[in-house]
Amino acid sequence: MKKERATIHDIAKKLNITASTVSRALKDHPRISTETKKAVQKVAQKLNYQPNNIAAALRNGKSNILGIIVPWADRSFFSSIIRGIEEIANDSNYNVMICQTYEDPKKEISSVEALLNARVDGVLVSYGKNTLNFDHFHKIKERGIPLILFDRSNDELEVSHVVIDDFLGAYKATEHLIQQGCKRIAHFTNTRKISIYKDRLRGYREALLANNLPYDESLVIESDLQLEDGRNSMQQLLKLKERPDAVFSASAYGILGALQVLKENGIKIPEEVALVGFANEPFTSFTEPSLSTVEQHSMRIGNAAAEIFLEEALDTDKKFIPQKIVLKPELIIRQSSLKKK
Amino acid sequence: MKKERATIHDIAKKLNITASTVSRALKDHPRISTETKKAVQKVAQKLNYQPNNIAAALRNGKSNILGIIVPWADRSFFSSIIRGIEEIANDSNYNVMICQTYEDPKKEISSVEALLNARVDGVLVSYGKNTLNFDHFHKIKERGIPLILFDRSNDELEVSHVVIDDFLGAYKATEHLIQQGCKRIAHFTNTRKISIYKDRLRGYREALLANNLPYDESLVIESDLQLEDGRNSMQQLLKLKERPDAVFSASAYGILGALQVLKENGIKIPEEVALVGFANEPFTSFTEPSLSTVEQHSMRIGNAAAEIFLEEALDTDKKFIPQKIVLKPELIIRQSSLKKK
DNA sequence: ATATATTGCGCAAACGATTACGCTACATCT
DNA sequence: AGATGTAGCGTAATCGTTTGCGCAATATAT
Repeated sequence: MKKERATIHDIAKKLNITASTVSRALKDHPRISTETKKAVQKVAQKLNYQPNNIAAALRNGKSNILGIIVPWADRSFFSSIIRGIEEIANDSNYNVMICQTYEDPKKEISSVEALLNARVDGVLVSYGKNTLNFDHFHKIKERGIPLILFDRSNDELEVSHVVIDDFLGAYKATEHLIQQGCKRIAHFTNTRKISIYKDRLRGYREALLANNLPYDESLVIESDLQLEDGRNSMQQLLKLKERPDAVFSASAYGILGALQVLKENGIKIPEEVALVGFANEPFTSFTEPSLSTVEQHSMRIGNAAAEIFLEEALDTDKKFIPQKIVLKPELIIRQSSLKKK
Repeated sequence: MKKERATIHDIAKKLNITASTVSRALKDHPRISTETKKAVQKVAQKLNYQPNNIAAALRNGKSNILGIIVPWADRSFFSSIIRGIEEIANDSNYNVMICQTYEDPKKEISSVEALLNARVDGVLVSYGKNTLNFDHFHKIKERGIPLILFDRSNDELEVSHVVIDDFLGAYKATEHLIQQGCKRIAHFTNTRKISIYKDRLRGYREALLANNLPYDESLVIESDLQLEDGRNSMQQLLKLKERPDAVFSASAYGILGALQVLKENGIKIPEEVALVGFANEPFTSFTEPSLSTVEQHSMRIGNAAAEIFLEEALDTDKKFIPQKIVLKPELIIRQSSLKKK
């Protein structure tokens, strides 16, 4: 149990040189002789030297830690993004610190606080549905710390972001349903009008209009898009005089609720009602029938966000112009929307 | 864009006192007068003072960061544990740093390295299935940093751990199947003989013997317990002359694979083959029929692990005796194992 | 009134790594 | 030979907080 960890001073003492030389030797400074470097490395090895990043962080003013804030880490969508961020960040010697907000604005504020306290070098955020006030994010910007949004974004904050083309995803999904012969396509959207849901609604609507189908407001159901909401929305739809023959949900759990209710009522999927969801959560392929969905390529979102961060971090003179990256989603067609001809 | 963040020296200057007084005032030191404290807080507020945790960490030798290493953060089991840890840790002013290993020993080693570099004050780990060498964990202990294992554990490392009673969970599950009238109960276990799977196998076996049922090795299938493995194992079972009438899988994905194969073959669940899995992943309740499963109360595991950490962290003189906490699992009975009488 | 406590704060040295600046010794150039 | 260059390393300040020690001034005890 050696409690004393070796420092560069310990190494220096052994070699009768100073700590500054050791520091330079370890960083492969050109003005240090090869012999000294080798000697230093040897002693460092022997003493089991582990650089104290905290000391370096204090001196350098950077911690080499990247903060990530997501509503949930257990949604495959977000955990893939995190993985995508880590892939890139680790290569550049950054570690990540993940905060979950559980869609709670208070937790989001305290997460920002925590990351700021930890002196992270950048913050990558997908903010919660219930976040209406952005002061805490402005705080990050004021501190001069790169802030990058992904998935959830808005224009008030003038920062870089990475989103997918929600409009296109929704358009493709709706178009697909139309091609399958559906005429009355319902849509589950979120009550909170954050851009991703607005865009999906737009995509849905445009696809209808482009195919000469009416946009019927009674078929557009607003909710929080969780499982229970999906169930309620579907039940509401079943009460209509004219039932829909398809549902396109802006979330994965919403469409799952619809699926459950339809099955409970003995309604055939996709023959009577076809279903398409958004976000390729693992369970969507396990259901019976499996659910068609809009795949968002979340890993790539993470990659892109991390890359933007690295660029902004290098750009010391803050001439950085916010980048808006839009990735293309992909429609995965499974049983819930594929009618045999 | 104020780039200069205020320090305690800035506050001190404004008030014509010294930084040490400011430091003490902010920490509510008893030897500082109430007026001074108020004045300090007022100025701190005005200057938007944010303590530099890194400097404090350097001085104190502790970072107030807790490291967590899990194979996956997107398994509901692990993300709940993380949430449980956060609950407790945040209250004591700790932040968490999460590393995912994806069951890759190399990634596990580098994660330990990363956390050690970040000078975390403790490490809570569920190590990977493929981890055979524990040198990296010994390194943590050598550094005098509290190390606590959860879920996956072993006895070589003499550290505290929090596990569930896998034996009991398996015993209950098997007993339940027997009560449903099943006579030939198969079991999916992991190739790697880490303790959780060994204990589940033991629980399965003991339950059989206690009920005068034979332990038949041909019904025990080893695999990696992923979805594909579950499918293969089930197919293998279907080829037997005498088919099993139930499957108890040591994993959630394994039983899902079994379910898929059974349905593809038109075999009725639970009438012809009843199913019970382990780990209450969300999807288990969405399948058709819904899957009975052993709930592990993962949030509590996280709570317990964090609490142990806090105790160990307080115990400066290292007299700490490793705690072994064993939580009781709960059997959730759903459609896949409930035969109507 | 003298002795002892207590209150309120300052001084200065840490924590460990980094880096601008400077100094020596030797090499190279003219 | 003198001037200039450069390789190789040391000095000391710095990042912002914390804290043991100490010193006055006031309060309390004898």
